Amino acid sequence: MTEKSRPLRADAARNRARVLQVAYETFAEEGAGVPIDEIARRAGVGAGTVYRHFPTKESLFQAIVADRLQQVVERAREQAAADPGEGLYAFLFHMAEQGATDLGLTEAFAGIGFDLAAALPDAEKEFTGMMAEILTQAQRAGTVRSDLDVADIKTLIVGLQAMRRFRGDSELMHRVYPVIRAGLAAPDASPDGATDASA
Amino acid sequence: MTEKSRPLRADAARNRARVLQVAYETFAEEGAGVPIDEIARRAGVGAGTVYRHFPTKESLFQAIVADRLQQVVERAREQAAADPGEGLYAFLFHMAEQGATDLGLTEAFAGIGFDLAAALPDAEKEFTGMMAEILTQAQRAGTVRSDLDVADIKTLIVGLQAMRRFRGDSELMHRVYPVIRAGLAAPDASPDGATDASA
DNA sequence: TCCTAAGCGGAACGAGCGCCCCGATTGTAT
DNA sequence: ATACAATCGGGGCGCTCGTTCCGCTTAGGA
Repeated sequence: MTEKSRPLRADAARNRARVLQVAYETFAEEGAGVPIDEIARRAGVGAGTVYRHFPTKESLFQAIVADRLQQVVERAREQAAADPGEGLYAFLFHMAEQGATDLGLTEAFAGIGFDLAAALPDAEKEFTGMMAEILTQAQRAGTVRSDLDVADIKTLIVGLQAMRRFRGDSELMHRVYPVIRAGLAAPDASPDGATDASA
Repeated sequence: MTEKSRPLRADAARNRARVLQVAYETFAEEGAGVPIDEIARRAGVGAGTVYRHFPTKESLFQAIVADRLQQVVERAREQAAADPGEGLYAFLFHMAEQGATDLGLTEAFAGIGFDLAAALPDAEKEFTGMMAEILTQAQRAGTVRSDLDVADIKTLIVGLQAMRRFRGDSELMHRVYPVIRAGLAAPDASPDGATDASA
């Protein structure tokens, strides 16, 4: 984004990269609630150093979320290109697995203490756009029912991540994924009440 | 549980009931993170009064969760008795709707900062037992696929609550419920890979 | 090698919150 | 009505955490 007006001193650049890497790992493990002091300690720097490179804790978190979203978008586009019918499912279950390994991303995506669209509008738009593409492809291929839109898929991702986090053992999620998949592959709601949910 | 060795003074009993009621509403709105001072203010008492009736914030939260679980269990048993085939679905979507109105219960159930089985073992056992009953009934009635157990249903509830919380508008969840329902009603995994999820 | 400014670390500040303490208040038995 | 004990309220303690400050260190050009 912002081109550095002057190159960072070598040690400063090293520290910045180290903080970013450690912060990514720490946010993934502990979520956004982790203290800055903890990140500084793990990175072997003082808290002041973290704050010189990132003005607030929030901005550090944003930098990491933006990077992770970019990775996810690229991966999903590749997989959808290789197999349009399976692309959405691959993406969905990959996002679900993130629930186990990346709490920070999961929180950001679920909007827990973080407004993705407000904080990173560009990243959010690209993410949403990518989802629209692979959803359309899957629907065109006939592998996903056609009465769902991008917002529904986002909702399902939030749910899948919560489930995956709740179930520590990934083995056990293979009992739940087929249920979701069967639901998504089912034909659109028919006139009888069979697929209507009246609580 | 503990019989009062001596009856509470009239004003004390009134305050206790008031705190319990207000705490329930507040935990539902804001979750377990809400400060005790906030509950005390809303109840029109001092923080000291809250702590005389409940030794810790945690114990107050537990009392409320236990009560809510009891209500949910009763409701679910009634609905399952009225219609065994629909009982599980009614329960599932009712729990999902709790995601919108009762953040405290949702957090407790998802295990966010709260170990349900450790804190309220009896309530947890009765809850799990009830779920086993209505799941078995639904499977016997043929409305739910037979390759799922209670742990899978718990997982789905956590996911549904997260989805419902993510989607502020209940209207929109009626686009997602049918998907889950279709997945649960689907036949057991067949030999072909159609319902297998390979990420 | 020397000088200067960029960079560093960690003490310290202020705000938020769980929980405790104690003088003031008030219900209730007599 | 009186006295006593139960109860009340809210200020305060101790701790956590985000952020700032500033004296010390050191990279790197001359």
